[in-house]
Amino acid sequence: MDTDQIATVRAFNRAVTRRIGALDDCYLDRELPLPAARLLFEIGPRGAELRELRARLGLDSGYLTRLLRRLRAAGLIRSGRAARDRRVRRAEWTAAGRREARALDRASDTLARGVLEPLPPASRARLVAAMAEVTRLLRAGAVTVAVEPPGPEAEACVAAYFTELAGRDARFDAERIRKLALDRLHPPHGALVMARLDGAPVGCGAVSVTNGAAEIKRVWVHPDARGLGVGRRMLALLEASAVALGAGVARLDTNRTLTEARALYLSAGYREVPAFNDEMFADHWFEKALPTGAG
Amino acid sequence: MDTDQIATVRAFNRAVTRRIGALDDCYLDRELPLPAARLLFEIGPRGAELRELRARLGLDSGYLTRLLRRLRAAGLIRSGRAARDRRVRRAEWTAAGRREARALDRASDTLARGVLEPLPPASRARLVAAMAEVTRLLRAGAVTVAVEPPGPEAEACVAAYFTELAGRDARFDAERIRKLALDRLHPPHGALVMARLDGAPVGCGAVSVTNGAAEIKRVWVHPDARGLGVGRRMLALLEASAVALGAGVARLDTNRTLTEARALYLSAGYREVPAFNDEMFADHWFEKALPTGAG
DNA sequence: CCATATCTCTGACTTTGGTCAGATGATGCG
DNA sequence: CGCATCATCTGACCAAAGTCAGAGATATGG
Repeated sequence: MDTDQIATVRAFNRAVTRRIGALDDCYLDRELPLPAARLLFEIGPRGAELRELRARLGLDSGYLTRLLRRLRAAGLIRSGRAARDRRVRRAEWTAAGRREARALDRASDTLARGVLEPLPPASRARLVAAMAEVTRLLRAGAVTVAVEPPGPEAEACVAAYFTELAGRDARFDAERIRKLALDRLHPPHGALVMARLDGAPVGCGAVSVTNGAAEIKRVWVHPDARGLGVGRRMLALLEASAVALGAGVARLDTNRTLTEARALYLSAGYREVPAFNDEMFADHWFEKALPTGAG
Repeated sequence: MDTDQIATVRAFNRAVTRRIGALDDCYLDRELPLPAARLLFEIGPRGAELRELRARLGLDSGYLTRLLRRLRAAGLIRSGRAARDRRVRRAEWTAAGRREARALDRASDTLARGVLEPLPPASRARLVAAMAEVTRLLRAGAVTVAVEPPGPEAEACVAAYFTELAGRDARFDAERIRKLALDRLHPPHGALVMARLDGAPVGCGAVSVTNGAAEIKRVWVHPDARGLGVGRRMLALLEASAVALGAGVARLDTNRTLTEARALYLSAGYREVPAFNDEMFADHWFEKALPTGAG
């Protein structure tokens, strides 16, 4: 990483805080102070539980209570206890709260428009495209990849994977695929890897080791997070986990419609081999020797 | 401007304040509070007058004094009266102040590096390129174009123009070009237009009207601000000024090496005509009928 | 030299944003 | 039931950031 790149990032930071920083200050023009406005926004049209708000915004619990009291006094929200656990409270917009949130939303739109307005249409399109790219790549940098115990979020990822496969390959039927037993996703038999962005899952992958051979399955990346190296990072972690579990070789199969995945496997050092299983919707089989745990 | 574009700008804003906003918070880790750190930075290696600092940072004069007192107490700056006017004070870094500023600088670099670090090199290059584009276009949107009385900054622009011409066309010699008399840049004979970004000049252009014919000259845009429509905006304002001064036709000549300028003139409705003057380094002559002042 | 304007400094004050320790009330486990 | 735990609430407290009115020093025009 050279100093030019660093300088570009810093120039970017300066330019953005100068021109776009005002987008946040728009809240200042209204009667709500900024953290209260952000909170109102975060509550959203469907309401939210306080513990979640606290986590998302990183607020002190006392501070949060105070902010909410203010919003309640202004008639913008009402709060009550959550149905499932009467210790936790939920906050919800009132009609006035909905109006206020919409007004803040419009103010934000106006300021965003002000950024584009002075530019001729061609530059405007270029700016929007560049902003989208920056947004995407900044998010990519914030994706974390880690081994996790299986849970409902992992199941949701796998379900999304199957839905996508069904959309690409008309033969596919999630009911007829070999199930992965839950205990194969825990040590010493295997591991589950999740990719997350700000806590929300954006990818998954599983590895299961049998007699020194690791089988990698269910590797999927959310469409919004593709092309950012998330798949490669998950694959690397799956292989490392396999090594840690004593595997000397990694195998995987894939559907012919998943061309991006095939390219990833090839570039990660896998070579195509004859079918090593009878997975119903597999069209290609790959294998790669893993480094030994000691090396 | 469609809603997709607005949404992209807003998503960008959110992503950036989340990931890059931390760049400013880096000051929080140090012992200096944020405004004091910014102030220290703004004083710069050559020192600065308080009135200028106040204007640049938009600070209350009392507040500024307090911040400076703090910096002085910490041994980071010293201050004295300005030579030219003993009412105004100057602030300057001490050796310790220089060290502190460098440390802040390094902290900023580290955080900028942290933005790029998690990305693979290809994505990193894409991010840097997109950031540069965003920076450039945001700046473009902040460029102002206005008629101004001539001054030293306009002269500096013209000098830069001549330097550039000399670099492109070996024949060129600034000494042998027709001079523009100063009174031709004021009403009722003409006008000077300047383009500025945050107060600093990034372009100039002059128009001088004789017997109902406007001659447009010295149209130049700083290399960093090209391709952003600044030239077009200046040209439009020059034509409007010409109309206001009673011109019915605009004429201009240009050097053959300035191909971008020629494209601009053609797309702005000018057509090439035979030479109407004997300007030594002109190769092309253009003309355009101007709308009447009444219409 | 006077009146007026300009620039800086000072002290009093306010708002904002935030932390912390402990009280209160609901839940779940044995 | 008794107790530990959890989520929230409350009040006390704090620093940072900023505003304001006015005092004091210096310049400038007449």
